[in-house]
Amino acid sequence: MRERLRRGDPKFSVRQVAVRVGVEPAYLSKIERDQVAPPSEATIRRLAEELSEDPDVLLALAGKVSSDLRQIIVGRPKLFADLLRELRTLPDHAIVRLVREVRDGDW
Amino acid sequence: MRERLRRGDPKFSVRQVAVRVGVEPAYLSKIERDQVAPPSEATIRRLAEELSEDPDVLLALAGKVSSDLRQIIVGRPKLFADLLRELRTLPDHAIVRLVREVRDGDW
DNA sequence: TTAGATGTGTACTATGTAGTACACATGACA
DNA sequence: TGTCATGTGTACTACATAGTACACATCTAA
Repeated sequence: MRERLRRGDPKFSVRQVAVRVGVEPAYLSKIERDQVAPPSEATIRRLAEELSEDPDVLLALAGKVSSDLRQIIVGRPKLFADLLRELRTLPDHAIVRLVREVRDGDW
Repeated sequence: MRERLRRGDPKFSVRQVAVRVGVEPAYLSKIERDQVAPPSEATIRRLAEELSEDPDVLLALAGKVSSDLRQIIVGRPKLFADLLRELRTLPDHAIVRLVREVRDGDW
């Protein structure tokens, strides 16, 4: 992602992004090449901001789930566990439709 | 939870449960009194099994989310992030209804 | 009244997480 | 052609996680 931005703007070198995100350039370099474990949620969020990417997507690339989502589930574990396992096999469009209907207040 | 079972059956002493679950009795004692951080997901699952409790509920008491649920979200982060944030404020019965309708194939 | 089981305090440890610090070869470019 | 920025290798570190090991006072049932 960074390299794609880089082609249009030298502000997106490993070094400069690292400085803006607040980590060592060598560390960011290793993250990009999967030479280290994924960074913390906080660092991933700053990186997402810097690269204009969706934080939930970047967190997912690291195998993590946003802490606010975790809190939602932990608050009503049975309900959300059932729901997620039920939705696991549904196609994307069905879930999108579900979100839309809930948002439109048909519930 | 263990103490409730204990009243009806001495097999549920700290020591005996600890042995069956595969941890040190002193450690289980500290877990019960929140003197240590919550145990690992694997240990929580063995504990839930032993106490006949819902693993998702025990995990939630530890502030954790089952790894299979994490994988479901990580697989389609945008979709499930949107959905969960949308459902966050809905009452229990609405979510239960949703699960039922999805299960009954109305989708 | 004593032998065994019980709950818990203290001390320790191995592994994982989340990085920093510095050095170095390479490449661009003025 | 020398200077400066770039990407990356190596070495190190602080703190968290997930426990173990043993000792001890207490309680209890025969």
